[in-house]
Formats: sequence, C-alpha cells, structure tokens
Amino acid sequence: MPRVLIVEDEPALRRALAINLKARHYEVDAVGTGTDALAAAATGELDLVILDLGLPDLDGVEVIEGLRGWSQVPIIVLSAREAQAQKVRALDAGADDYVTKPFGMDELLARIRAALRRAEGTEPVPAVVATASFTLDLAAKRATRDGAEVRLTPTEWHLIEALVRRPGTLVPASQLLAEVWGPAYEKETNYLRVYFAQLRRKLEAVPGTPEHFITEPGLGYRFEP
Amino acid sequence: MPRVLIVEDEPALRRALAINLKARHYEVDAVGTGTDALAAAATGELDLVILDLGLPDLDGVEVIEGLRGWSQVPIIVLSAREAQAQKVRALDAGADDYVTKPFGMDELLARIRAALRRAEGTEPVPAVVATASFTLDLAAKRATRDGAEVRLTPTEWHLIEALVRRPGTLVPASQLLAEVWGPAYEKETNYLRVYFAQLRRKLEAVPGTPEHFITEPGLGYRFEP
DNA sequence: GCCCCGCGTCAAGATGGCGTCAAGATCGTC
DNA sequence: GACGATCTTGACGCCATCTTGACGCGGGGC
Repeated sequence: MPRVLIVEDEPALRRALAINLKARHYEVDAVGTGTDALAAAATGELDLVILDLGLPDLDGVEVIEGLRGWSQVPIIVLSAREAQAQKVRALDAGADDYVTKPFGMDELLARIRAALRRAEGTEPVPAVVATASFTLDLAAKRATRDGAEVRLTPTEWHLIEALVRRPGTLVPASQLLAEVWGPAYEKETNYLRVYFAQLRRKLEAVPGTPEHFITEPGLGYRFEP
Repeated sequence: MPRVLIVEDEPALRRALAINLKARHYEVDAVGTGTDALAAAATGELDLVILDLGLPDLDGVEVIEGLRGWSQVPIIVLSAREAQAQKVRALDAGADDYVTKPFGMDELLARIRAALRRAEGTEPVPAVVATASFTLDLAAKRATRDGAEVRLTPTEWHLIEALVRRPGTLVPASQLLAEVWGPAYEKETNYLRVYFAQLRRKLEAVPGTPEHFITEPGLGYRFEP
C-alpha cells in the first residue's frame, strides 16, 4: 500500500487525516513541523506528501522547495488561506495540487488517488542491470545475452531479483529461499543449486566457471556486476 | 510552446481563457462541445486540456473517459458546481485537477504550469500503433489488418489499451485484470486466455504462433510492436 | 590416505498454467 | 418481446515448469 506523509501542526486535524487514510489502507506517517517533515522524507520511502502551509517553524514553500531539491514525490498542499498569491507560489514551487480548507474528505481522497495514479506511470528508474556478458531489465522482464533474447522462467526472475537487489553483497542461502519459496523452505538448498545451474547455463559465458553468480560455499550466493 | 485545448460552452469565458493563455504564449484551440473536444484531441497533438463540466452535449465525465481511453494528456476540470461528488467522479475518471468557478486566473495559470511540469517527463503514447500485420487507432477505435477493417469489442479495446501503453514491456496478468475488469478480478486469468485468443485470431497473421501479443508464462503478457 | 559433507549435474515424475472450444448468461437494440 | 452480439463460465488436453531424487566430484577433517 502507498506510504503517505501527513504534515499538519493542528493535532485534531492531523489525527483525523491519519485515521481516514489508515481506514483506506494507506500506510501513514504524521508529523507536526516542517523540520520533521523534511527529516521523515529523507529517511523513508514515500509515495505522497500532504502538507499544511501554516506550519509553526518553516514556511510551507520552503518545505516544498526542500523536498523538490531531491525528490519527485507528489505533494498535495492544504491551506486555510484563500490568498491567490499563496496558491500560485506553492504550485510554482513544485506542489502538485492545492486544496483549500475547509475541504471534503471525499475530495481530498480523490485528489490523493489522482496524484498517486499519475505518479505510478512515471517510472524514473529503468531498473536495468548490465554485465559484460548479459543485461537484465527487471521492470520489463527482458534478459539478453550477446544481444540475443533469453527466456527466464518466473522462479528464475524471482531469484534474480532477490539476489541482484544487493550487488556485490553476499546473500545468505536461507534468505534467498525464504524470499522466493517462502519461509518454510529455508533448508531446501538443493533448489538453489538447481536454479543457479539453470541461470548460469542461460546467462554466464562459461557456465562451468561463473563470473557473476558466485557461490560462497556454506554461506550463500553473491551477484558480481 | 505547449498546445492547450479549451473546452468551454460559454463564449465569453472561452474567449477570456483563450486570450489569457495566448498572452502567455500558449498555443490555444477552443471548442464549445464535448464532441468537438474529442474530435480535436484525436487529430492534434495536445499538451493540456481545460475542460468545463457543464457542456451541452456530453457529460463531462464521459469526455474524460473518452480521452483517457487512449491519451495521457493532463486534464484540468472547471466547474461551477460545488458538489463534492462531482469532483470525486471527475478526478477518479482520470482528471488531473479540479478548479471551482469562480477562480482567479493566476491560480488557473499556476495549476496549468504545475500540470505541464509534471507531464514533461512522461513521453506521449501514440494514438496509432502499427505493426507488420495490423494497425490500431486507439483514438478512433479502428483496427485494420491487411488493409481490411477488423471489429473489436469494447472489452477487447480496453485490454489492448492496457497492454499497448507499455510497448515491449511485460505487463503482469494481475494488472491487466485489475485495469480491465476491476481489482476484484485479479485472479481470473482465464479471462485473459479467452480474450487474447480472440485478439490473436483477429489480428495476428498466424494466431497459433503470435508475434505481437506474447504470453510470458507465469508472469503476464507483452506487446511487441 | 580415507571418509564425509556440500556443491554441481542430470533426469524423471508431478504440477499447474496455457490455449482451445463451446455452452449458457447477459446486455443492448430494434 | 425477440434477436444478435458480447461476456462469462466450465471442461479438456498439452506442455513448460517445478519438484524430487540419485549420482559424481572435490575439499577439509580425522
């Protein structure tokens, strides 16, 4: 479910927003100051920010600019002020939408859906992994070796994703098994042997001496870009 | 300069909007009915649509749905109505923003800038898709194969739109089902089997060995241009 | 030098997804 | 109210994939 950060200094409204969003199964963080908002945005993976302009510490536009310095996350601004100039400044600073208090919760939820829908199409990260002998497009599910298309099965993709997410890092066998087959399969290391053999046969230049899918005996496996 | 289509039945407001936008150096088209709006959108390359909901011929939501069937162009809705339900319907139908009359021209211009700024990154999806054996006009809902017209049912169009939006990219079966039949149908993969069989029979040169509607077993489907 | 455990390899059986077809159910139209 | 088109639902055979077991190899410990 999408993660939403609520930035609202008034406790009553903050709680009301959080409850309403949680009831729609969003994951909700809520803070009361602009400083906390920037800190929360810096640590977590956010899908949307709901930002009240009337904050005690920072001007709302500063918060927007602080976020836009490094993030494309959609921002919906709330404000009690009717001032046109305020709206224009917020929108030009990088806000996606502007809702004037008092607002209907239905409308806000609809605007949240609209903002999330727009954001979901734009995939800034192509999620492509390339090595000397093959390339992997995790998003499009395409694999090529020496320019030729290679077919991978669903389990092979799942295993590759679990491993490639941490390039150069050793991933314990139990963790791979838990992620791909489920926690109940943590001891079935023979699955890994079978599937890594298939992956090496399909992707490695010399399957006998793998250069990218490395076995660390007794520990796990490592992907070397 | 960005091309903007104004859809507004009241001549005075239509003129006022057109003059203001032209003064900001936008390229402006202006029409007074929903039918003209869809026709204008189908022919030209548009960057933004400003849509009044109170049109004489079509319901505003129908216009939004008609556009969203094949185009990702940003839509800003204007409306005199304060009704929450109206806003929610328009936004969920695919509108990007909703401005209530009376509005300040500064605010509208700021929202236009915000919508265009967002759309900047996303490349447009062509309304006409052509392959070696068939062509699809998503805007006009026309399909031809070897020059002859082919009839597609509404569900077939809906499925094609969901798939063709990401050419060459794998689209998960659950996503196609959620988009065409609704989130409750994510497990009904037999629908996809039936409808892809129909599409291949109607469009592929050799339905038995499809070249454009590719099944990735266990994952989903892929459109290959 | 021998034994044992973990890894790679292979192949056969089980499984589940896919394509196909056709019969109802439903919707829209005249 | 009847007709046609479209959508839904179920059944069936086939095949890629997954699972499972057996075997050989090699390195480390005794």
